[in-house]
Amino acid sequence: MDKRIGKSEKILDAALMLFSTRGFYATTIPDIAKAMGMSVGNLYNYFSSKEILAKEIIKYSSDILGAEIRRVNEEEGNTKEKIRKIVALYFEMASSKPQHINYFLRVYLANREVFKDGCEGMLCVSAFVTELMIFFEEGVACGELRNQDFFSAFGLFMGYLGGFVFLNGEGVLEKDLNHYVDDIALNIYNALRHP
Amino acid sequence: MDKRIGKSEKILDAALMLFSTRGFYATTIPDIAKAMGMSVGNLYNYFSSKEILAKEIIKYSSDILGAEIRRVNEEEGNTKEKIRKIVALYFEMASSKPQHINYFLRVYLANREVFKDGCEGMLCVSAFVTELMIFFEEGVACGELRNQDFFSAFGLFMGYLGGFVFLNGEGVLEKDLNHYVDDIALNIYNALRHP
Amino acid sequence: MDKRIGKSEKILDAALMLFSTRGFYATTIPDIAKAMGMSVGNLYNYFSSKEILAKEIIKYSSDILGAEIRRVNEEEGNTKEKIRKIVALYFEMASSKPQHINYFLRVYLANREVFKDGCEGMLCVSAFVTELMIFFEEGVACGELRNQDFFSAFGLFMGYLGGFVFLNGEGVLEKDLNHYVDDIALNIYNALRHP
Amino acid sequence: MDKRIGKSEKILDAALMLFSTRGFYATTIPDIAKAMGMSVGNLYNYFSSKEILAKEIIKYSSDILGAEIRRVNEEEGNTKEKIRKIVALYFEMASSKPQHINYFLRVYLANREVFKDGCEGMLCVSAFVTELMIFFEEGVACGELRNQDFFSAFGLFMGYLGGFVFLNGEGVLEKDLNHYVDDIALNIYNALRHP
DNA sequence: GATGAATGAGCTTTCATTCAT
DNA sequence: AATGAATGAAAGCTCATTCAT
Repeated sequence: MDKRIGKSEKILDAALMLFSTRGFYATTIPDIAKAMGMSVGNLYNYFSSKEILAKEIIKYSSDILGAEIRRVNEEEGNTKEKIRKIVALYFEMASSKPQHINYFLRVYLANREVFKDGCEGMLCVSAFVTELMIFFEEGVACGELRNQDFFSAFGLFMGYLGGFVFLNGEGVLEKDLNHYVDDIALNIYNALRHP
Repeated sequence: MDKRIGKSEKILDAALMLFSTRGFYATTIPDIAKAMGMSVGNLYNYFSSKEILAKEIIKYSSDILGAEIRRVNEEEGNTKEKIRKIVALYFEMASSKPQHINYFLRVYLANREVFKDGCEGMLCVSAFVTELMIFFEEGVACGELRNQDFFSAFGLFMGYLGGFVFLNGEGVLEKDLNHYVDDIALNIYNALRHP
Repeated sequence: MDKRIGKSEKILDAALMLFSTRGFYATTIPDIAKAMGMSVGNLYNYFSSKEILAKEIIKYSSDILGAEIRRVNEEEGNTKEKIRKIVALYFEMASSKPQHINYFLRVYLANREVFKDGCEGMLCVSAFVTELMIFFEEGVACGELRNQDFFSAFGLFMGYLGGFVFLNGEGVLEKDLNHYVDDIALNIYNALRHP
Repeated sequence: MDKRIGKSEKILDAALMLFSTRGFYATTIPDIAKAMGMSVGNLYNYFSSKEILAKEIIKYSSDILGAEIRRVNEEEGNTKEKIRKIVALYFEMASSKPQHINYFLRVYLANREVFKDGCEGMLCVSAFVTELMIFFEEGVACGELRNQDFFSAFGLFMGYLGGFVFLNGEGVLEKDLNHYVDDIALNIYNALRHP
């Protein structure tokens, strides 16, 4: 119905794709407009600056990743199995929709100056962080995970997975990402589990 | 005597400082020149392009970080203690000389297009990676660490620590970095140790 | 209606004027933009580099000069008269629209590095060369001109006329260019005619 | 004895070589200094600016070319033969020492702004022009050449030969320069001879 | 005379943003 | 809403020239 919503999302998708592959500064607004067959001027009717567009994208990707984690959270299963599912999910995303994770790594994590105003703390990625927090607290509640500072656990999860996707992108891994799921899930479980 | 050596290093330091705080694209060559009281033209006598400067910096920082790890490798002690030392060292660096680690996270990891030619694979950070490889292999050799793919372990180490320093930079951690050393070192040890 | 066509041509004219009087390297893009009341950035919307602009100009001037020669080719008259007409035409151009001939002499002929890619051989001046080739071959066909290598004749024609315009520009000629038309046309005719 | 003379000439030679192949603006002073193993600063002890160097070179080349023509002038023979010798000499120079003729065509003829002050008229090439003037006047005096304005004849000679060398450089000639000597000498003789 | 590090103005080119249509 | 020509500040980089040694 509301055409603006449809068009805004198309802009987010196109910009996400370009930012995540070329980087924030190497992508121009005309690039984005051309990639989706829209005029530069009209793009500015939807997002009033390149920075605002970048901030909307990180929320957009965070929502999508968060929704995926939520699906795991809502499934049955013990924490060990859920860790494996999250790792598998993350790597699956890195293969099938790499733009979201790459945006995280290459744009959000890297160009702090862009996100300085409006994305303080983890504000713009809260959808994603919240789901991992829920996962972690349930794991602690049911006694499977050691009770520790959430960010000690979150940093492990995200740093490990993000770092690994980076290594994969660098071409230093011998095998496909999926091959490492079990190893990594085990490492994470060992790190976080109740002794 | 040889002034060029001294000056090159001063440029590396000044550029490293600016790149690591403002990002690669938000730092201009005139910024760097001004920061060290040098003319733009003369800076180009030492580094013939901004990209080349960026590549030299990553080698420079990798060497410095690698040398620190080597000192731990050469000390006595079991692997569990060494993990703790490496984590402490990393966080100490993140506090006292954050430019090296931030450059890693914000410039090297993020702006892949800059390092595409000449830093393939882990070429420009090999000094650092090599030391961690030595650490890991010694841990495996003496039976303390599980024998697994090196990059599975490396990704854990570096992703975890890097991610944590990022979280710290975002101001989401309640306490000082040093406070988390034990937790994180334990998590890593649990993840990697021989069962 | 189509403003782009009009504007492109205006740029060609303005740049041609400046390049031909000041030379390629002594003319800057801001000079050209200012001369026509246009912004630097917008000029790049029409010609994506200074070199490309220079190459388009030589084609543009070659077309204009070629069209003039064609008019002579299409007129009635014997070859001797046509030679005189071409010399007169050339000198008239050198007086009324000197930019075309000066561009030829000062930019195209001189700055070979600029035209290296894309103007190999006589590619960018073919409109002009072709008309002279037609003139020459018709002269041979009707028995008035000696049958010799085309470029031996072309070099005479163009070198002579170009050199003479250069001398005129240097201020070493005592009289107006037009004064020399008969002498020069006769010299050329004598040089090329069938014995 | 006087070392300055020796060094000055070496600079002229090195600069001539570079200017004539790369053009005036594409050749830098450091290029010249490096080409002859001299320091930039010292080069400025001999020639106080790039423009002055360029002006000295055109005199230098003009002297050398003039001396060659003088040798022909001083030989025995009729004018027709001398024309042939001059053409042959010019093409021989274009093959064996192309720097002089190319400097003429690519630097002197092209970058008028450089020679504006100090080389007015044909001041800096007078050695060369003078010899051709002697040749021409002797040809007239002995009745072989038509008495016409000197520059009408000079323009023919120089424009023709220069234009032909240019065409040769462009690679549009099918055969070696020497192949065209007879044709061209005949053309010139026909153009200038007494009817 | 000889060196070459140092200067800084000025070049070409880019691109976020605006605005008349 | 939609267009894309237009703007102009600012970037990376060059190079003639100087000057302390």
